[in-house]
Order: sequence, then C-alpha cells, then structure tokens
Amino acid sequence: MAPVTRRTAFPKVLIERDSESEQSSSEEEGEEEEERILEEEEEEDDDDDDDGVTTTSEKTENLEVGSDANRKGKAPITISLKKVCKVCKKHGHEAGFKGATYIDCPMKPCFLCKKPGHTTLTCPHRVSTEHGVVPAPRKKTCKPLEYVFERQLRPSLPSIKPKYVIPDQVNCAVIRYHSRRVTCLEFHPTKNNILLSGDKKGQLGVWDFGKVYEKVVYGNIHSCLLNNMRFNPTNDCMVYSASSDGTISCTDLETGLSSSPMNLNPDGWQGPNTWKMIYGMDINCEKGLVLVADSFGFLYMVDMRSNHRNGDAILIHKRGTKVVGIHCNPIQPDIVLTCGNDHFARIWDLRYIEAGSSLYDLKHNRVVNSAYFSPFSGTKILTTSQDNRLHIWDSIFGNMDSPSREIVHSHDFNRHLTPFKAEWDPKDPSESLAVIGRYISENYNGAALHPIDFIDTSTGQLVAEVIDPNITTISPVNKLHPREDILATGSSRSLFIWKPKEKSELVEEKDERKFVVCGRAEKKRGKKKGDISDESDDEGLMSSKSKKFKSTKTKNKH
DNA sequence: AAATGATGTTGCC
DNA sequence: TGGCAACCCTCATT
Repeated sequence: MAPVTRRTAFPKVLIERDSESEQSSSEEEGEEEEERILEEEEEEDDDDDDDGVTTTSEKTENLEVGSDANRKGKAPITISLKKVCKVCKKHGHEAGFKGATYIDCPMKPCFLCKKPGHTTLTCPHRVSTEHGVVPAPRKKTCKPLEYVFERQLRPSLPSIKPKYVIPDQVNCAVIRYHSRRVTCLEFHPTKNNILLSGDKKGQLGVWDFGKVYEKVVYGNIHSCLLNNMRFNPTNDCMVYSASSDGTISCTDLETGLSSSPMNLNPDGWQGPNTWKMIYGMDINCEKGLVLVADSFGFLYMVDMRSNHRNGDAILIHKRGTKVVGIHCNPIQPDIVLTCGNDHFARIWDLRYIEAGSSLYDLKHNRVVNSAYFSPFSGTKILTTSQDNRLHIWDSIFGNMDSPSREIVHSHDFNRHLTPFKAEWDPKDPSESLAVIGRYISENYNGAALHPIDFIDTSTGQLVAEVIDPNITTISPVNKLHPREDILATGSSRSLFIWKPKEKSELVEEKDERKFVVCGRAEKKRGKKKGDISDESDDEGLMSSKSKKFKSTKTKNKH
C-alpha cells in the first residue's frame, strides 16, 4: 500500500455526519462574520492596524459587516466596523477557525516554523515538507550511497532499504478509557496484545487489545501524572513507573500489588519549591539499575535487586530545571542520553558520571521534550524540541557539534497537552522511520484533524500522515509495537490501535474493528457526534472507508 | 452555546 | 533571584 503524503491525503473521505456538525464548510464562511459591539470608538487605530497587513478584500468585508449591522438596526452603543483579532487584540483582521481551516494572526510569527513574515498557511515548510530539512554540513547528498556506507558498518542491514509499512487503519479502540488524558504508553515485552497506559491522574491501564474488552485500571499506584513506564527486563510481569508524585513504583501485573522503591517527597507537600517530580526513567539492564531524574535537575538510581535507592543524587541538568527524558544506549547501556528544560540533551558515561561530566551537550533553542538513541546501533539520536523542530544527530556521518538534520514539524504544545515525543520505529533496520503526532490541524474535507506523522528522518520527508475522521482530538502519545506492524495512540482520554490497511482492502466490507466505550461517554451513546461508540456511527465509518478505497489511486499534487 | 478551569514555560521587571 | 503576566490551532464540563 503506497503511503499517503501530505496534501494528497484522504481526498475522498466523506464524513457523513458533518452536515450536522458545528463547523461550517468553507463555502459558508460568510455567516461567521460577527458584529462587534464595543464601548469606545476605534477609528484612529485604522491606519496603524491596516499598515501592510489588511488587504483590500478584508476592507470590503468590514464594510459588509457594517452595512449588515446597520440593516438590522442594532446600534445601541457603538458598532465597530472592524474585526477584532483574538490573538493580538488588534482590529482589522481576525484569527481563528474558518470552517476547518485555521487563519493565523498576521501580526505573529508563523505558528509552524516560528519565523516572521508569513503565516502558517503560506509557510514554506507547510507547502513542501522538504523545506523543513536542513542537511548537515558533512551530509549533503548521495542518500543511496550513504546507505551503502552504513551497510558496510552494519552488515545486518538489508541490501535494499525496505519499504515502510504504515499502520494507518484504526483496528480497535477504548474510548474514554482513562478519566484524564493519556501521558504514556508501553507495549508488553513478550505478550503481543498487551498495552499499558498511564494518565494524568496517575492511573495505570492494562489493556488486552486482542480481546478488546479485557482491561484493568489501577488507580492507587500514583497520585498524579504517570510520566513513564518500563518493564523489568528480567521479570515480565513487573513494571516500574515514574510519577510527578515523586515516587517510583514497581507493580506486579499478576497480583496487582505495587511497592515504592523510591519516594523523593518523604515529608509530603512542603510547597512547590521543594516538591520533586519524576519524568525521565530508563533501565540499565547490565547494572540492574533504574535510572530516574527529577524536576530539579538531579539523577537518581534504584537497584532492581534490592529495590532501594543507590548512591547520591547527581546534578545532570541546570539546577532547578526539569529533566524529562533518560535513555540508555541499546549497545552500550552505560552511555546514557538525558534531556530537559534547560534546552539541552546530554550524553553521559555512567561509569564516570558526576555533575558536569557529560560527554556531549546537544544544544536546542527551546525545551527538549525527548531524546532517543536509534534502536539497533544507537549511533543516531532523535530529539523533539519545543522550537517545532526534530533534530537528528548522527555520530558516524555527522558530528556532535550540530545536528545532522533539522525537520520543521508542528509539535509546539500548549500546557494542557501531553508533550509530543518523536520515537523511532523499533522495527526499522535502517533506523530512519520515526512517528510523532502533529499539533497543528489540517483541513481534511471540512474536518479539522490532527494527524500522526511518520517521518523518514534520513531525508526529512513525511512518509505518511495517519488520520481517522473520528479522532478529532490531538494525539501526542504514540508508540510503535516492538515486533508487529501496530501503532498505539493515546489521544485525550482514549486509546487507539492502528494496523496496516492492506488486509482490509481485500475484505473491505468486513470491518473487524472493535470499539469499547468507558466512563461517562456511555450515557451519551448514539447522541453525541464524533462518538464512535454506537453502531450507526460505526457503519458511517465503514462506508466512508470503502469510498476512500475506491478512489485511493487518484493523485492531486499540490 | 459561551464560559470556565486545569495548568507549564517563558520573558520581563 | 523570584514574582508575575502572557502565551493563545485544548478538552471536557456546565
């Protein structure tokens, strides 16, 4: 199945319920113009605001609003003839959704690439994703050749770069499984159909998506944000979890019992200046250590045999700043990658670690949400930064002074979302495919949807953008299965399992997807639009799907 | 259907 | 250094 690319995606999806939805299609934009009643005259702002920004068509629109208001004869106080921008509060333009397309405030820098002078709609990185790719100084061209070189170093690589298999069809889902938004996901290391999920409330979910209906939620392990989970590499049923409550928990999935090998807030709440939160966590299996970092820049270690803290805390990032990620190198687990709010990702050698002993400091312009070594060789590093860029460092073909590639991508989250993290496909032998949810929405035939992007980090190209018309919320949490072609997504409070569509194309009328609805959503079954729980909606999904299949081949290049 | 609140990072003073 | 306001394409609830 040829993966879809941006701008050509899903042109044939028909969202049948959309006629009754709240967003008007682009033809109906006119009715969204509003009369603004203001208490003061704004006449003199006219020239300032319009300078170089407002187009003549906008002025015409303003006139129409005014005359429209006059016609209706509503003018109790003063009617401004202008639009007011919600973003910059200035007059003469508006920002916000027009149908399913968001119009940026022209006074602000581009929401995607953060550069001034244009808006997201006209951003070069949006029109062609390859504009977002900045090649390394020592890595100019010759992509196939690079692959040959890389193969010489790593003979296990297949002789031809394999084609990516993209899980792009929702196979099953648990709707509103958690009572708060999902914060992290983890597949079981040996049982292929078990997915663990953590949420903002600290609850741990265990879902058998093979049976779909089999699910458990543990509510008493943590008291707030469950930020990270790792399985004990020597014992499949033990899971370590890190939380903003300052504890590390170790939970036995067979008995449901958990212990707390570490608590960084033993004296309870003494105010925000002392409350420690744990975000980053990873396991060094060679040493049998759980590595953990807090929100004040310190690293801790927990011995897995004794289940007790080991040694002193070590300052690894700027004092007082949050460390959000830890990752041990897959080949040499003593080499550790950390990242945090001090705008750095840092590489350490666990054998000689002390404050300031980092081997490399990888500078970013903003907070670094995540940093991961590539899954097989560990020679590449993929980071996600709040400057709306993915960075790839390549220790063989590049150097560590600057990233060998920067890819502009919208993942600049607001505070209410779980941070986006680009993650490697653990099955891709070429160590180039990565998955990450997209913040900014795209207009897909009248629906504003937030896709999940598959990016070839070696070229910067968008390999696929995955959507389902029923997932209207942003999907910041994504995990690719370690062995199967499966993607798990956490979007708001729901979980989704995606599989490739090649099989469903053969049996297109037989939809085997299953949905389970939890919590309060059940009361609203069949009433609320966008709820994929009830049967009529599911049929709607199927019909839209089959229509999509019948016309997949048409390409309308933008 | 508009208002509300939860809430993290940043930059300015 | 700390306090505070601004940020502004969320989501679910009332």
